Amino acid sequence: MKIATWNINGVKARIDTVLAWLQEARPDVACLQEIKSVDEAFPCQPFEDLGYNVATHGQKGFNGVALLSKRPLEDVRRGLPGDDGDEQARYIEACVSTDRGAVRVGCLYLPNGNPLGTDKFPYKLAWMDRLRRHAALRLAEEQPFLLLGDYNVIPEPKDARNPQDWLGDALFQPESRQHFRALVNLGFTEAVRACTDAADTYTFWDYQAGAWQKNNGIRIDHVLLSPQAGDLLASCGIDKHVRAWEKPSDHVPVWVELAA
DNA sequence: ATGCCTTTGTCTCAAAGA
Repeated sequence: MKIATWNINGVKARIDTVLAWLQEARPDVACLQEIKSVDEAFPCQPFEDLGYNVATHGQKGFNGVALLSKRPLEDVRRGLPGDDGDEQARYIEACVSTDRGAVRVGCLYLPNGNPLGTDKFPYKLAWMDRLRRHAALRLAEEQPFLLLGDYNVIPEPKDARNPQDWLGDALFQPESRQHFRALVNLGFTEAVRACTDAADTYTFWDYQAGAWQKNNGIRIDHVLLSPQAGDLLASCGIDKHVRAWEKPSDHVPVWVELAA
């Protein structure tokens, strides 16, 4: 089965682009971030017309995540555990049954954390602590589990075309990178790096200053696989060409193919 | 560089994004 993640930067503005990509890529499960829509306003029908079941966890104006699945979404859970006072819609998780067993999928939109020096950066790090604690519980279940989405973390210098440009940015702070490593080190396989160690492997190009034309990209959308999911990994890819489409998101889809 | 674009809602400006 093919499982993908994509920060679409607004479902209202991106609906035609997302539908075109779904018809081309045909993922079995798609994790969407930054839907920027409340649940009641999310356009479920066009996705259902393509054969997808839809579950959303949105809020007004910003953030918001969604799961699309050709097979039924079971045990849908909205919100990241660990802080009942957190109002930001950044996590949704569900189970999908396959002929070869169940796969659990966690779709996340990790806080950006900029600008440094505001409460946004400690919120990012606290959110990452919560994510790590939740992931540890899931790993203890010893089932195929994928944690994928927009992590807003550049893991290594090679994951940026111009790493020096990001030294003062929350995405590339040592604390952000350390928190990401701590999550992976619980026992996940980072899928893209399991498939390629190539530089110039990016998932985001800013709208500004001709970043796409200069290939001034960064790799911040990641797919983490539990050991049981990692054993099923067949291939992975980044749909870079989508960035050149009309009305693109600033992110592109990342996907894995599992033997499940 | 308080810049560069793009989206959304408060809507012709501000806020957020990365």
